[in-house]
Amino acid sequence: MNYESVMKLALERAFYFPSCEVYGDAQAGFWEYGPTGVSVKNKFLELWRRELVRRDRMLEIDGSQIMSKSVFEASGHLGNFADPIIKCKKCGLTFRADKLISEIANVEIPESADLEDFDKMIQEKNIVCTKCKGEFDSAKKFNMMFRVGIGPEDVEAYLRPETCQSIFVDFPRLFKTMRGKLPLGIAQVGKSFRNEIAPRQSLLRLREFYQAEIEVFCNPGKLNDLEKFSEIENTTLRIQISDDIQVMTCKEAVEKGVIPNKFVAYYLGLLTEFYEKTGIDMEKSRFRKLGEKEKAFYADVAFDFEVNTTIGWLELVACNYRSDYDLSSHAKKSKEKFEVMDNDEKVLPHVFEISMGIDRSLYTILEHSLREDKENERMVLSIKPYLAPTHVGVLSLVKKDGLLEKTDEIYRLIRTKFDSFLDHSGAIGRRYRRLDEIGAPFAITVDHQTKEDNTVTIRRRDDMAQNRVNISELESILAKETAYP
RNA sequence: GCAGUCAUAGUAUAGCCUGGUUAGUAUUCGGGGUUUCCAACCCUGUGACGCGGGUUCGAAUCCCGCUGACUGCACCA
Repeated sequence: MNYESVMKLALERAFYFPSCEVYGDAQAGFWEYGPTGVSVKNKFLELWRRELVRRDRMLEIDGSQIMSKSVFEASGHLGNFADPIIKCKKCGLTFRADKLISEIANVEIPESADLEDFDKMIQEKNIVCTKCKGEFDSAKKFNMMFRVGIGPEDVEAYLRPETCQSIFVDFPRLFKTMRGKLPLGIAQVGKSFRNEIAPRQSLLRLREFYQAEIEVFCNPGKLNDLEKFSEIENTTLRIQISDDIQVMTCKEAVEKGVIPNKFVAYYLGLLTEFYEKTGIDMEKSRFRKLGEKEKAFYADVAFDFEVNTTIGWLELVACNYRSDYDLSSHAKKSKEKFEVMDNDEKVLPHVFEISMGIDRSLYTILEHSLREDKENERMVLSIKPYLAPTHVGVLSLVKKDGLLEKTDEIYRLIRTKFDSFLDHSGAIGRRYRRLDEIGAPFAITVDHQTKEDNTVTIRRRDDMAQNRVNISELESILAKETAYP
């Protein structure tokens, strides 16, 4: 299905919609999840916890969204994350100062230079606006981080631009108190904030967005010494290095040198197994190895997990080998010790990061799951039952003859165990269609026969087939059918 | 941030050019009836001109500003 149809579904069925929409000054890049969206998000995260966090015995934390200035001085975000910009006094057009100077005067000034250096060069070389020949105002820093002022003194702090910094700064305590052993994964789900210049396409480029990040701390000397590699060595990966996508197992990828070591391959394998279970069409996915220029400023080796959608390839996960960039920066700035013991060896761990964009993942799941069933004139969200916002609809065929009461009784029986939706009103076909659209995999219908033999029909969303079961079997059937894989 | 296009019920749209009755239609949604296993039908009801200003006797309609959406460019640690 395409972006337009997903958007329509999202608005009509409250998966997600614009934030503050009743006010005229609502800003771009902020979206809310409605009840259906929240339900899918929660289930997606539960799957993530099962397939990554618990499977690999990672530790999950929940850190602050507002973090002190020092954190971002150490992380490099205050330097690298800010672009020097100049604005034309006459027409208001804004330029990247370093890029414009390099283009016009052919002088390279590093983007982290003092602002005066840019002003000086612009005066010296007499650089004017390329559009209207107007003069430039003095250079300013545009930082992608949202600054906040703490307390009456307005102390400088920032909304985190990525969740992982709390993982790094919490690492020493967690390693000690949780009896840590390398390799150790620490995970976190939460919001991050980036003041994007041009937010766009609803959930795909947000100013406030969810990340599920995992940082795996490891001994850099033991990247091929990983017993659990055998668990995923036969999992197939789709890897794009230059132009074409190559399909190979994790084992082959390491042997051929496509992936530098077993450690990285292991986590790409886990990630593949996870996404397969979300129902995303993996034939449309790839791990793209990033070139030198594309990589983040902290990354040694980087693979992006991307999925093809109707609006192009979307980056869902960034996998970066960050080496000891973060821990050594925080150690230096904070003067705390970040080295740990790995058996008899004292090491400053290296970090491999799996940084997942949740909002984009949810969009992709919706796009890949939504289909139009022309034969039966319906839109069906064929989402995996364990991710469905509603597991089961509970319907009365008719309201009279005591069927309504009987239906309510069944609803009460299962409502705390499954996400259930009770519906008595209108034609039965319409109620089935409504459930199809929000992806409810099952519908239970109470009819006249129910009163005679205590059986109901269960209708399946995908093929519309129905079979009759006893009410006493309902719970075990639904539990089995909606269970996580 | 730049350029172009656009903004009317939950959703999709008509009306705007050429200002003037109660803003039309489809669908959705609520209540009632009838039928009952796949969007049937009948009755009934709720629901909209993005925000702010200007022109005018009068603005959904014309003008200006803002905000947002879409597309392209730039950006995307």
